[in-house]
Amino acid sequence: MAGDPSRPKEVTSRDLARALGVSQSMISRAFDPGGSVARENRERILKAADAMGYRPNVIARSLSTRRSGIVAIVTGGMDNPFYADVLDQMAAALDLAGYRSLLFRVPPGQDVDDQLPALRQYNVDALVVASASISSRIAEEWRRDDRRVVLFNRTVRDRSVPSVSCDNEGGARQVAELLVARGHRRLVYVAGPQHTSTNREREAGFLRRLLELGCPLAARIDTAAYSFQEGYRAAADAMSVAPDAIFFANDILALGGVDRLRRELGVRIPDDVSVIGFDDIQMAAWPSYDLTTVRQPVAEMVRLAVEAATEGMAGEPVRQVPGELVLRGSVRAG
Amino acid sequence: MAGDPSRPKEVTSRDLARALGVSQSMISRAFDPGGSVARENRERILKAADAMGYRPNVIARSLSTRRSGIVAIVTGGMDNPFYADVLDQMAAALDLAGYRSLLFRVPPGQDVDDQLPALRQYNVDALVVASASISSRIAEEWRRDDRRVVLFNRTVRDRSVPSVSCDNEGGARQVAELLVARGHRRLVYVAGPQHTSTNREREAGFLRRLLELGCPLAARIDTAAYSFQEGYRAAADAMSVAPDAIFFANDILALGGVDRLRRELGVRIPDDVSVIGFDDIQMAAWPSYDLTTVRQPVAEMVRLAVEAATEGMAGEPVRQVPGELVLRGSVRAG
DNA sequence: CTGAAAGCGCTAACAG
DNA sequence: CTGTTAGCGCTTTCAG
Repeated sequence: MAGDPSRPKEVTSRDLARALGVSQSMISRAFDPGGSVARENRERILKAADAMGYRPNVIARSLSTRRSGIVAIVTGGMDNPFYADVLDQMAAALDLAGYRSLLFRVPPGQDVDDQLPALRQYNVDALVVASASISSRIAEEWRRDDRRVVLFNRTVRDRSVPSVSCDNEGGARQVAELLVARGHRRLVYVAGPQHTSTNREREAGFLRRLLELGCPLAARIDTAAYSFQEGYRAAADAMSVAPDAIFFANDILALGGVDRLRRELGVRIPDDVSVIGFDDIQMAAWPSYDLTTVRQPVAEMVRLAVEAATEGMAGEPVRQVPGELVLRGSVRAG
Repeated sequence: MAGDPSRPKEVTSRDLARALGVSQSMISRAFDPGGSVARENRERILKAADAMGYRPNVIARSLSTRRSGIVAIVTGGMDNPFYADVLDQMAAALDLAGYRSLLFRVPPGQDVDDQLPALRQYNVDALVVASASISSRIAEEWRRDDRRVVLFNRTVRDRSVPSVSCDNEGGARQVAELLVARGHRRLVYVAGPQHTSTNREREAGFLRRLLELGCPLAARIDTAAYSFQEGYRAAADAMSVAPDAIFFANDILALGGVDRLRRELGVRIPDDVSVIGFDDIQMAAWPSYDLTTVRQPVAEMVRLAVEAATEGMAGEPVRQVPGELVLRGSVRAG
């Protein structure tokens, strides 16, 4: 025998059926929006359910339907405030769509693939991969099993894997234009980690547009992570080529850079050097930084991702939304 | 008939049993650490399971055991970076303990109580309530159902509800001592929202110690939320009494305050006014702020909370860990 | 539109 | 230690 009889008994569909003198399957159908049940019977059932405190047991349902109403959000950690914000909004949006969010945290550097089978067991309906990598083989496997997979803010070569991200390349091009228009000529790019698609795209956009404008890059600095510390570290290297502007691959790098420049290197921003970031996290707007940046329209991106995760995506699976240049005080007037 | 035959069939315990010529229940027992199965049989089963790709189905297990291996983390949103950090560490710790984390986000201001029944359905094993309020009635109900409930960083009058938090009162007392020792005499307290236990405790500790030291508070400013904006707003009010030190109820308030003081009010920190916060979030250490604060030992707190959520808490259910004063540049040398 | 019946995959008495 | 036998609570054919 299963279950623990000492625990308070929940009302089951069978109890309800008995109380109403109908079959148990009718109860089930009454809770299925498309189930064929006489209108009056459905009403009677729903009313009685409410009165008796009956709620369909999602676990039992999940066992037979192989769905769970749960979406797993796969993330690599919340060190970057951008992802805290994304997670927050994503959870809210999923909740609104009637889904629960399972947080699946992948230790930095580790691959998701090995751990995904563990999730399969939970009959998770969809996967939103927000800050980690997943092979298109695994993605395909999930989709064959009729479970949606959406990449958030990252893309993969295989364009059949649905993804929603910001137009990183376009955003970076705008940065190049702004800096050149404001008269900067010695530009430095502080890159994010090489293996991230965000960095690849931002770097490509920035460099290409710069080339088109006939203004070659003065230097390119590498970093090992999107972090304040790495930005702080990179800033000193960046200064070695006497730049008049630095574009950091994202905001958290830029903030670290700004602090190093101002506090330690005696550089005035924007008088000596202009600085630009990418993301528009909360802190970029803080008066101490007042950072010019490219805003990722998180709300819109989350909306699209949730839609793709819960209803499937119509049309082109690879979705990009434009970023918006936010002008603040860290770039000189020109 | 249930299930969708078009989907790839998973290997079940029955398949495995048949393949091995043993009973299905033996398979089940083989996966139960305490199940009585001959050593050699267990080995044979585990090996075959591995080979055939069998994994016990957690949903089916959950249906009969009424447990799920899932812990729900209830939070009110990630606006305060402190909670992003907590969430991150909590998810990591739960993962290590073999649990999954369900993120349950309660819209600010809303009560958890009404939405909790929805969670019951998922056979969630425990609740960690991190930034929201829960009535002790509901908490008691869950515990009667043998599901653990832990309050994180908040306490409730009823001391039977397990909680782990920082010694807010003690931390605030240290702040009072430091400020007075460094010669400050016109002190202002910028309070957090009245309804939070963190504010109540920090305020009480600060005020009491100040009284003991014979240095009354010059003013107390109210805020509506633990946010940068509210700190920014409150800073101006605080200055109206010409203070020589301001203690903000937490870091994010303090950071907002610092920016207002410096950028708009022309106040030099710490020359004109000393500033102290509470939490020690990442940003407090950023050179632009260099904020003196009381560090909450998040890792330790998370460890205790996870322990309480997964194994139950031994001894006193209300647990407090001491905070550590972190001296930085925002307080004058004395 | 309705009811009967057969599962979904696993756990847990119970007897041997 | 092992197999048999009931469930856990719901969904879904299939007849009527």
